[in-house]
Amino acid sequence: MHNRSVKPLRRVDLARATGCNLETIRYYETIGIMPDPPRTAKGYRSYDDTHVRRLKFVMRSRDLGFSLDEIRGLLGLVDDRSQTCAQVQTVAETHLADVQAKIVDLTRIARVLSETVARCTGDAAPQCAVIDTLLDA
Amino acid sequence: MHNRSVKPLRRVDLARATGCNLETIRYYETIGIMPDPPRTAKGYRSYDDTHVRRLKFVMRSRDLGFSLDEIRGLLGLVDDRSQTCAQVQTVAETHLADVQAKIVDLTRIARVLSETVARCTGDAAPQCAVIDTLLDA
DNA sequence: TCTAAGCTCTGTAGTGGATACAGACTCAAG
DNA sequence: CTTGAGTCTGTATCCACTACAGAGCTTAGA
Repeated sequence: MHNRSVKPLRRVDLARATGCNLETIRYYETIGIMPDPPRTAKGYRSYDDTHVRRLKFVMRSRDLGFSLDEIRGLLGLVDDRSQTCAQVQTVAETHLADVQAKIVDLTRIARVLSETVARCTGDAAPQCAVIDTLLDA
Repeated sequence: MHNRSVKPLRRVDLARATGCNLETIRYYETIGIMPDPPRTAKGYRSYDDTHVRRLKFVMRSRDLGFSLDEIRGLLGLVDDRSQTCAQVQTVAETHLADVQAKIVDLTRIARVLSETVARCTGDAAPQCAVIDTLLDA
Protein backbone atom coordinates (compact mmCIF):
# COMPACT_ATOMS: atom_id res chain seq x y z
CA MET A 1 0.00 0.00 0.00
CA HIS A 2 1.31 3.42 -0.90
CA ASN A 3 1.71 5.73 2.01
CA ARG A 4 2.46 9.06 0.45
CA SER A 5 0.27 11.68 2.11
CA VAL A 6 -2.19 13.36 -0.21
CA LYS A 7 -2.59 17.08 -0.52
CA PRO A 8 -5.72 18.17 1.32
CA LEU A 9 -8.53 19.60 -0.76
CA ARG A 10 -10.07 23.02 -0.41
CA ARG A 11 -13.81 23.46 -0.73
CA VAL A 12 -13.54 24.49 -4.36
CA ASP A 13 -11.43 21.39 -5.07
CA LEU A 14 -14.06 19.12 -3.56
CA ALA A 15 -16.69 20.90 -5.60
CA ARG A 16 -14.69 20.39 -8.80
CA ALA A 17 -13.87 16.77 -7.99
CA THR A 18 -17.55 15.94 -7.54
CA GLY A 19 -19.40 18.43 -9.70
CA CYS A 20 -21.23 19.65 -6.63
CA ASN A 21 -22.07 23.31 -6.17
CA LEU A 22 -19.74 25.10 -3.75
CA GLU A 23 -22.47 26.38 -1.46
CA THR A 24 -24.26 23.05 -1.46
CA ILE A 25 -21.26 21.46 0.25
CA ARG A 26 -21.63 23.83 3.17
CA TYR A 27 -25.37 23.20 3.17
CA TYR A 28 -24.84 19.43 3.38
CA GLU A 29 -22.52 19.98 6.33
CA THR A 30 -25.01 22.10 8.25
CA ILE A 31 -27.77 19.52 7.80
CA GLY A 32 -25.47 16.62 8.65
CA ILE A 33 -25.36 14.85 5.30
CA MET A 34 -21.64 15.56 5.13
CA PRO A 35 -19.46 15.58 8.26
CA ASP A 36 -17.86 18.73 9.59
CA PRO A 37 -14.39 18.50 8.04
CA PRO A 38 -11.13 19.20 9.85
CA ARG A 39 -9.90 22.77 9.64
CA THR A 40 -6.55 24.41 8.97
CA ALA A 41 -5.00 26.76 11.51
CA LYS A 42 -6.84 29.64 9.85
CA GLY A 43 -10.17 27.85 9.93
CA TYR A 44 -10.26 26.66 6.32
CA ARG A 45 -12.06 23.39 5.61
CA SER A 46 -9.72 20.58 4.68
CA TYR A 47 -11.07 17.61 2.73
CA ASP A 48 -9.68 14.29 1.55
CA ASP A 49 -10.64 11.25 -0.51
CA THR A 50 -13.25 10.03 1.94
CA HIS A 51 -15.18 13.26 1.48
CA VAL A 52 -14.97 12.97 -2.28
CA ARG A 53 -16.39 9.45 -2.18
CA ARG A 54 -19.15 10.32 0.26
CA LEU A 55 -20.22 13.39 -1.67
CA LYS A 56 -20.22 11.43 -4.94
CA PHE A 57 -22.45 8.87 -3.26
CA VAL A 58 -24.82 11.63 -2.20
CA MET A 59 -24.88 13.17 -5.66
CA ARG A 60 -25.54 9.88 -7.43
CA SER A 61 -28.34 9.22 -4.98
CA ARG A 62 -29.84 12.68 -5.60
CA ASP A 63 -29.50 12.03 -9.30
CA LEU A 64 -31.64 8.93 -8.83
CA GLY A 65 -34.19 11.09 -7.03
CA PHE A 66 -33.62 9.95 -3.46
CA SER A 67 -34.56 12.63 -0.93
CA LEU A 68 -31.94 13.88 1.50
CA ASP A 69 -33.79 12.03 4.21
CA GLU A 70 -33.60 8.77 2.26
CA ILE A 71 -29.93 9.46 1.62
CA ARG A 72 -29.36 9.95 5.33
CA GLY A 73 -30.82 6.49 5.77
CA LEU A 74 -28.67 4.97 3.03
CA LEU A 75 -25.54 6.60 4.44
CA GLY A 76 -26.37 5.19 7.86
CA LEU A 77 -26.59 1.71 6.34
CA VAL A 78 -23.32 2.21 4.50
CA ASP A 79 -21.52 3.41 7.62
CA ASP A 80 -22.90 0.71 9.89
CA ARG A 81 -22.33 -2.48 7.91
CA SER A 82 -24.74 -5.01 9.38
CA GLN A 83 -27.96 -6.39 7.90
CA THR A 84 -27.39 -4.04 5.02
CA CYS A 85 -28.84 -5.57 1.87
CA ALA A 86 -32.42 -6.27 2.93
CA GLN A 87 -32.84 -2.82 4.42
CA VAL A 88 -31.30 -1.02 1.48
CA GLN A 89 -33.49 -3.04 -0.86
CA THR A 90 -36.58 -1.85 1.00
CA VAL A 91 -35.57 1.81 0.74
CA ALA A 92 -34.79 1.44 -2.96
CA GLU A 93 -38.02 -0.43 -3.73
CA THR A 94 -40.12 2.18 -1.95
CA HIS A 95 -38.39 4.89 -3.90
CA LEU A 96 -38.84 3.01 -7.14
CA ALA A 97 -42.57 2.80 -6.48
CA ASP A 98 -42.68 6.56 -5.91
CA VAL A 99 -40.87 7.20 -9.16
CA GLN A 100 -43.19 4.89 -11.08
CA ALA A 101 -46.23 6.65 -9.62
CA LYS A 102 -44.80 9.97 -10.71
CA ILE A 103 -44.29 8.64 -14.23
CA VAL A 104 -47.93 7.55 -14.38
CA ASP A 105 -49.04 11.01 -13.25
CA LEU A 106 -46.89 12.83 -15.76
CA THR A 107 -47.94 10.52 -18.56
CA ARG A 108 -51.58 11.36 -17.91
CA ILE A 109 -50.71 15.05 -17.88
CA ALA A 110 -48.78 14.76 -21.14
CA ARG A 111 -51.68 12.94 -22.78
CA VAL A 112 -54.20 15.61 -21.76
CA LEU A 113 -51.87 18.39 -22.85
CA SER A 114 -51.08 16.93 -26.25
CA GLU A 115 -54.70 16.09 -26.97
CA THR A 116 -55.65 19.62 -26.08
CA VAL A 117 -52.89 21.31 -28.02
CA ALA A 118 -53.84 19.18 -31.03
CA ARG A 119 -57.24 20.86 -31.04
CA CYS A 120 -55.66 24.33 -31.24
CA THR A 121 -56.18 26.24 -34.46
CA GLY A 122 -53.02 28.17 -33.71
CA ASP A 123 -54.37 31.31 -35.28
CA ALA A 124 -55.26 34.72 -33.90
CA ALA A 125 -58.72 33.64 -32.80
CA PRO A 126 -59.80 34.52 -29.29
CA GLN A 127 -61.14 31.00 -28.83
CA CYS A 128 -58.69 28.35 -27.72
CA ALA A 129 -58.96 24.66 -26.97
CA VAL A 130 -56.48 24.87 -24.11
CA ILE A 131 -58.39 27.62 -22.38
CA ASP A 132 -61.65 25.77 -22.97
CA THR A 133 -60.25 22.66 -21.35
CA LEU A 134 -59.03 24.61 -18.37
CA LEU A 135 -62.30 26.49 -18.01
CA ASP A 136 -64.64 23.55 -18.38
CA ALA A 137 -65.62 21.78 -15.23
CA MET B 1 -81.82 36.65 -17.84
CA HIS B 2 -82.42 35.77 -14.21
CA ASN B 3 -81.62 38.50 -11.81
CA ARG B 4 -81.96 36.88 -8.42
CA SER B 5 -78.97 37.83 -6.33
CA VAL B 6 -76.83 34.94 -5.15
CA LYS B 7 -75.71 34.46 -1.59
CA PRO B 8 -72.07 35.53 -1.29
CA LEU B 9 -69.57 32.86 -0.38
CA ARG B 10 -67.29 32.83 2.61
CA ARG B 11 -63.72 31.68 2.27
CA VAL B 12 -64.55 28.20 3.49
CA ASP B 13 -67.40 28.00 0.95
CA LEU B 14 -65.07 28.87 -1.89
CA ALA B 15 -62.63 26.27 -0.59
CA ARG B 16 -65.35 23.62 -0.52
CA ALA B 17 -66.73 24.60 -3.92
CA THR B 18 -63.31 24.20 -5.52
CA GLY B 19 -61.51 21.67 -3.38
CA CYS B 20 -58.81 24.24 -2.73
CA ASN B 21 -57.11 24.48 0.64
CA LEU B 22 -58.40 27.36 2.77
CA GLU B 23 -55.03 28.98 3.32
CA THR B 24 -54.04 28.58 -0.28
CA ILE B 25 -56.84 30.93 -1.29
CA ARG B 26 -55.35 33.69 0.81
CA TYR B 27 -51.92 32.86 -0.59
CA TYR B 28 -53.19 33.18 -4.17
CA GLU B 29 -54.61 36.59 -3.29
CA THR B 30 -51.36 37.87 -1.82
CA ILE B 31 -49.41 36.80 -4.90
CA GLY B 32 -52.01 38.16 -7.29
CA ILE B 33 -53.24 34.90 -8.84
CA MET B 34 -56.67 35.61 -7.38
CA PRO B 35 -58.02 39.15 -7.04
CA ASP B 36 -58.58 40.81 -3.69
CA PRO B 37 -62.28 40.08 -3.09
CA PRO B 38 -64.81 42.59 -1.81
CA ARG B 39 -65.25 42.67 1.94
CA THR B 40 -68.23 42.78 4.26
CA ALA B 41 -68.65 45.62 6.75
CA LYS B 42 -66.67 43.59 9.26
CA GLY B 43 -63.85 42.89 6.82
CA TYR B 44 -64.80 39.36 5.81
CA ARG B 45 -63.97 38.25 2.27
CA SER B 46 -67.03 37.89 0.06
CA TYR B 47 -66.81 35.68 -3.04
CA ASP B 48 -69.11 34.86 -5.94
CA ASP B 49 -69.31 32.63 -8.99
CA THR B 50 -66.54 34.42 -10.85
CA HIS B 51 -64.11 33.52 -8.07
CA VAL B 52 -65.22 29.91 -8.15
CA ARG B 53 -64.60 29.70 -11.89
CA ARG B 54 -61.25 31.44 -11.73
CA LEU B 55 -60.01 29.31 -8.87
CA LYS B 56 -61.15 26.13 -10.62
CA PHE B 57 -59.20 27.25 -13.67
CA VAL B 58 -56.13 27.75 -11.51
CA MET B 59 -56.51 24.36 -9.86
CA ARG B 60 -56.98 22.49 -13.12
CA SER B 61 -53.91 24.23 -14.46
CA ARG B 62 -51.89 23.28 -11.37
CA ASP B 63 -53.17 19.74 -11.77
CA LEU B 64 -51.68 19.72 -15.25
CA GLY B 65 -48.40 20.89 -13.75
CA PHE B 66 -48.38 24.51 -14.91
CA SER B 67 -46.36 26.74 -12.59
CA LEU B 68 -48.04 29.71 -10.96
CA ASP B 69 -46.07 31.92 -13.28
CA GLU B 70 -47.38 30.10 -16.33
CA ILE B 71 -50.87 30.31 -14.87
CA ARG B 72 -50.46 34.03 -14.43
CA GLY B 73 -49.71 34.17 -18.13
CA LEU B 74 -52.69 31.99 -19.05
CA LEU B 75 -55.01 34.08 -16.88
CA GLY B 76 -53.75 37.21 -18.58
CA LEU B 77 -54.61 35.68 -21.93
CA VAL B 78 -58.03 34.65 -20.69
CA ASP B 79 -58.78 38.09 -19.30
CA ASP B 80 -57.53 39.98 -22.32
CA ARG B 81 -59.19 38.20 -25.24
CA SER B 82 -57.13 39.09 -28.27
CA GLN B 83 -54.69 36.91 -30.23
CA THR B 84 -55.35 34.24 -27.68
CA CYS B 85 -55.02 30.86 -29.34
CA ALA B 86 -51.55 31.04 -30.80
CA GLN B 87 -50.07 32.41 -27.60
CA VAL B 88 -51.80 29.89 -25.38
CA GLN B 89 -50.68 27.12 -27.69
CA THR B 90 -47.07 28.22 -27.26
CA VAL B 91 -47.31 28.17 -23.46
CA ALA B 92 -48.95 24.76 -23.50
CA GLU B 93 -46.47 23.29 -25.96
CA THR B 94 -43.52 24.52 -23.95
CA HIS B 95 -45.01 23.02 -20.85
CA LEU B 96 -45.71 19.76 -22.63
CA ALA B 97 -42.07 19.56 -23.68
CA ASP B 98 -41.02 20.07 -20.05
CA VAL B 99 -43.32 17.31 -18.90
CA GLN B 100 -42.04 14.92 -21.56
CA ALA B 101 -38.45 15.67 -20.58
CA LYS B 102 -39.31 14.88 -16.98
CA ILE B 103 -40.86 11.58 -18.02
CA VAL B 104 -37.68 10.63 -19.88
CA ASP B 105 -35.63 11.46 -16.80
CA LEU B 106 -37.80 9.48 -14.43
CA THR B 107 -37.92 6.54 -16.81
CA ARG B 108 -34.13 6.38 -16.83
CA ILE B 109 -34.13 6.56 -13.04
CA ALA B 110 -36.75 3.81 -12.74
CA ARG B 111 -34.73 1.59 -15.09
CA VAL B 112 -31.52 2.01 -13.08
CA LEU B 113 -33.34 1.44 -9.81
CA SER B 114 -35.14 -1.69 -10.90
CA GLU B 115 -32.03 -3.18 -12.51
CA THR B 116 -30.14 -2.51 -9.32
CA VAL B 117 -32.79 -3.83 -6.97
CA ALA B 118 -32.99 -6.97 -9.11
CA ARG B 119 -29.37 -7.71 -8.25
CA CYS B 120 -30.12 -7.57 -4.53
CA THR B 121 -29.85 -10.83 -2.63
CA GLY B 122 -32.28 -9.44 -0.08
CA ASP B 123 -30.58 -11.26 2.75
CA ALA B 124 -28.69 -10.09 5.81
CA ALA B 125 -25.41 -9.76 3.93
CA PRO B 126 -23.45 -6.57 4.40
CA GLN B 127 -22.87 -6.40 0.66
CA CYS B 128 -25.58 -4.77 -1.43
CA ALA B 129 -26.01 -4.09 -5.13
CA VAL B 130 -27.73 -0.77 -4.49
CA ILE B 131 -24.93 0.52 -2.32
CA ASP B 132 -22.38 -0.76 -4.82
CA THR B 133 -24.09 1.13 -7.62
CA LEU B 134 -24.17 4.31 -5.59
CA LEU B 135 -20.56 3.95 -4.50
CA ASP B 136 -19.08 3.07 -7.86
CA ALA B 137 -17.83 5.94 -9.91
C1' DT C 1 -80.78 35.24 25.95
C1' DC C 2 -76.88 32.55 26.34
C1' DT C 3 -73.52 29.45 24.80
C1' DA C 4 -70.66 26.75 21.95
C1' DA C 5 -69.15 25.60 17.56
C1' DG C 6 -67.37 27.14 13.69
C1' DC C 7 -66.14 30.42 11.16
C1' DT C 8 -63.20 35.02 10.25
C1' DC C 9 -59.05 38.07 10.40
C1' DT C 10 -53.83 39.14 10.44
C1' DG C 11 -48.98 38.17 10.55
C1' DT C 12 -45.46 34.99 10.69
C1' DA C 13 -42.81 30.58 10.51
C1' DG C 14 -41.80 26.29 8.53
C1' DT C 15 -41.17 22.77 4.62
C1' DG C 16 -37.25 20.81 0.98
C1' DG C 17 -33.25 21.52 -1.41
C1' DA C 18 -30.74 24.29 -2.54
C1' DT C 19 -28.58 28.97 -4.31
C1' DA C 20 -26.88 33.73 -3.79
C1' DC C 21 -24.90 37.56 -1.72
C1' DA C 22 -22.48 40.78 1.54
C1' DG C 23 -18.43 41.94 3.83
C1' DA C 24 -14.34 40.60 5.81
C1' DC C 25 -10.33 37.79 5.48
C1' DT C 26 -6.21 34.93 3.42
C1' DC C 27 -3.20 32.85 0.16
C1' DA C 28 -0.24 32.23 -3.96
C1' DA C 29 1.73 33.74 -8.34
C1' DG C 30 4.03 37.20 -10.91
C1' DC D 1 3.48 44.39 -3.45
C1' DT D 2 -0.37 43.82 -5.95
C1' DT D 3 -3.98 41.26 -7.89
C1' DG D 4 -7.03 37.62 -8.39
C1' DA D 5 -8.83 33.70 -6.56
C1' DG D 6 -10.09 31.52 -2.94
C1' DT D 7 -12.00 31.35 2.22
C1' DC D 8 -15.13 32.40 6.17
C1' DT D 9 -19.87 33.50 8.38
C1' DG D 10 -24.63 34.69 8.48
C1' DT D 11 -28.58 35.67 6.21
C1' DA D 12 -31.95 36.13 2.34
C1' DT D 13 -34.18 34.16 -1.58
C1' DC D 14 -36.76 30.80 -4.51
C1' DC D 15 -41.41 27.80 -5.19
C1' DA D 16 -45.88 26.54 -3.70
C1' DC D 17 -47.78 25.95 -0.09
C1' DT D 18 -49.24 24.76 4.83
C1' DA D 19 -49.77 25.66 9.68
C1' DC D 20 -50.37 28.14 13.72
C1' DA D 21 -51.26 31.81 17.22
C1' DG D 22 -54.37 34.91 19.11
C1' DA D 23 -57.89 37.79 18.39
C1' DG D 24 -62.75 38.75 16.85
C1' DC D 25 -67.38 37.51 14.69
C1' DT D 26 -71.69 34.80 13.43
C1' DT D 27 -75.20 31.59 13.87
C1' DA D 28 -77.95 27.59 15.40
C1' DG D 29 -79.85 25.42 19.11
C1' DA D 30 -81.17 25.00 24.23
